[in-house]
Amino acid sequence: MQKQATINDVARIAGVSKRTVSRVINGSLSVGDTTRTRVEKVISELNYSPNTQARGLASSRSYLLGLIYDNPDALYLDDVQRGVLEVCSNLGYELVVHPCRYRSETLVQDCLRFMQRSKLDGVIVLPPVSESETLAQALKESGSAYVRLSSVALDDAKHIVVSDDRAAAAEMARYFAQLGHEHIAFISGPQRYKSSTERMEGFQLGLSAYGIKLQPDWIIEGNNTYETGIECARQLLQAEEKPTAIFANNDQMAAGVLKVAHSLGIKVPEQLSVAGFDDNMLASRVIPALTTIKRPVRQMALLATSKLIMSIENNDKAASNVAAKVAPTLVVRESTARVAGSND
Amino acid sequence: MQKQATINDVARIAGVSKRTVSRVINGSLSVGDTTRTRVEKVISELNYSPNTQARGLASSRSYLLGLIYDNPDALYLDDVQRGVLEVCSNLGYELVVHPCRYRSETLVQDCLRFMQRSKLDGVIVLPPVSESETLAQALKESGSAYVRLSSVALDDAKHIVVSDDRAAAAEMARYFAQLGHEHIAFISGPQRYKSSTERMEGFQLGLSAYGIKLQPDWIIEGNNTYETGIECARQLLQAEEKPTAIFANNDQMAAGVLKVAHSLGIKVPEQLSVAGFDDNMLASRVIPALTTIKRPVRQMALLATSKLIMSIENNDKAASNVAAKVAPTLVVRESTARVAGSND
DNA sequence: AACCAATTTGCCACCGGTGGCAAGTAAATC
DNA sequence: GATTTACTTGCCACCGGTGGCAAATTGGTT
Repeated sequence: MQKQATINDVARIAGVSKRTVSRVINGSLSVGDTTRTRVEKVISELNYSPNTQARGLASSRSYLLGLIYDNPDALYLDDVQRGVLEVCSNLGYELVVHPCRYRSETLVQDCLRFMQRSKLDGVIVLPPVSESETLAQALKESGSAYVRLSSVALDDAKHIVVSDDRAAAAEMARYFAQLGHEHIAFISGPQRYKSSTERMEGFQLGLSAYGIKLQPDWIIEGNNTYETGIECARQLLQAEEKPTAIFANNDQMAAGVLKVAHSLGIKVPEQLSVAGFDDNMLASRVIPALTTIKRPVRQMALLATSKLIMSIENNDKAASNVAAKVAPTLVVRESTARVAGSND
Repeated sequence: MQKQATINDVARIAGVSKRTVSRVINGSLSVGDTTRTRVEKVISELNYSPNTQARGLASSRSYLLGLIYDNPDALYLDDVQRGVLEVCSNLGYELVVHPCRYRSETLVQDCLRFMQRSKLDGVIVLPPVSESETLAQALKESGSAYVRLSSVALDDAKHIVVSDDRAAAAEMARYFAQLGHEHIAFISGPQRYKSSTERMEGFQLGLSAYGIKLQPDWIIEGNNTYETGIECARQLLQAEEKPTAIFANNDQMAAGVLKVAHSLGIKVPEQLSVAGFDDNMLASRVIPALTTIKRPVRQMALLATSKLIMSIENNDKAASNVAAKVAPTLVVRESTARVAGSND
């Protein structure tokens, strides 16, 4: 267990004061070239790395970012996390992951405590936690750096990255309509989430452009899990009159629809078109592969992390200038087809 | 941005020295009851929470654990992460996630640097990084607390949690044999991973008990991804002579087999039995649902984290006593059946 | 009342860096 | 050559806790 070199060791060996070593570490401009190279040489010889705790204590920086979320889909979380980590590792930050309960009364308190306990430099907040205005308010008041991921612009450009789910859902509507579908059902996510209402409204809007209206009893609310996808699909597909197309709020529920259709002997896409939202791994694995909306999750994560680090490093203007909006896109696979009997 | 209370504030208001406050925080025994309650009252009134950086600087503790892995399956990682976080949050630790490249020459250096930069109290290492003996050696030498997750006992009980993949694969072999299968293929994982060789050897051993031998050209190596599952399945299923059953090293590759079988018009399970390994989300979502081996990932994560924290808190004996071995179990679903034409 | 042991509390140095300011040094100006 | 200016470097206090040890308090004995 070899002892770790300290700034004092470096200073002594390089024959300078530790303040100068500190300057070299932090890339201060006012260090002479000869001094700088000498110090750098010693640093690399000793394989010295500054103690982040001491550094943090003295300068109120930890080089730690937090990721706050509540029980998201594993695939979504993984995508986000990879994106965030990519930027982090390039810029010398580490990531602390922190699940929490969105609907808990102590949400705000929990999150603030987490931030100050670990002295995080900033946090990235995922939906649905990102939709909490009280949390955003508290973060702002505490002076913390934060960026939210969402389906709607809840905040100023500096603090948010949004995906235009509404437009994407409208595009799916257009696609369905062009395939000749008129009897269309929608399995929504929980109505308390913005992403759910955005997608539903976008879909309805898109359909109405073709004169198609979503019947109220063909809008069923699930909770974004595979299991509720199955329940909702049963309701739709065991009824007397069946839809010819179902759009689910996410891929998990769409996979549930496929399962039910299969068990009822309904052929997809010949007798029923099914589409999801997300384009996560599941979408391409199931049979038939799902037509879906690709949400640029990774890109959102990259943007969010870049913004966050910019605002931490006191460059708020630059943070505001990073694009804050991304566009999900339609991905057509095998689970959708022209409606049977249609021939235009 | 209200200023955070410090130990000095607490001490002043409670009318004691900060050393005493420190004792209360750390649950030292030698504090009088009246003093203790007085201090505790002030602490909760001020909503005081100690600065972990200062604490860490003084006591070489950070209450930060690390999770080290290399590009694992999203679903596996998510399971592990949930398990680890559950224990962490109960015991007051936070988790820093750290992907790395297993095959990089600088792996050991990267990991050690990560640990000392963030002053982690300990790390949990996932396969395949966990199979690196040089890393384990380096961690041991640096005096770090660590626990490895693996398919084989690479280390002493204190530092490892293993799943008996070999026995589980043998059970799958038994199950296949009892269904009457004799023409059996195996899609292995990369042979440089212990988990791959363990599963393959276990499977072969299990089959040999029934006098069945895996033909060399029916052992194909994939790399545990869906895509290579597809490639391997093509080789097997487009050949003149086809197997009646395929066991894949994981669920992702088994899903690839299902896809190929479907596209070739081969009915599963009527004409071909398919099984995977892991029992992740995908296994139950695909059609037909996969027969597979359930790996108790979450349980392993819980055990590993408990062990790690025990060893950090200087209770090595207790850490050694926590069970270090878990048994994966067979889960029969819809993708396997008695071989066509068999009637025993 | 004096003494002793056990328990509780306080003082001060220190962990390893950074901030502010003063001092030192070299180049530029007159 | 003296003075000004700009640039480098060093000194010391401080961030907010903990460790070691000494001091103070408590209660029980003789």
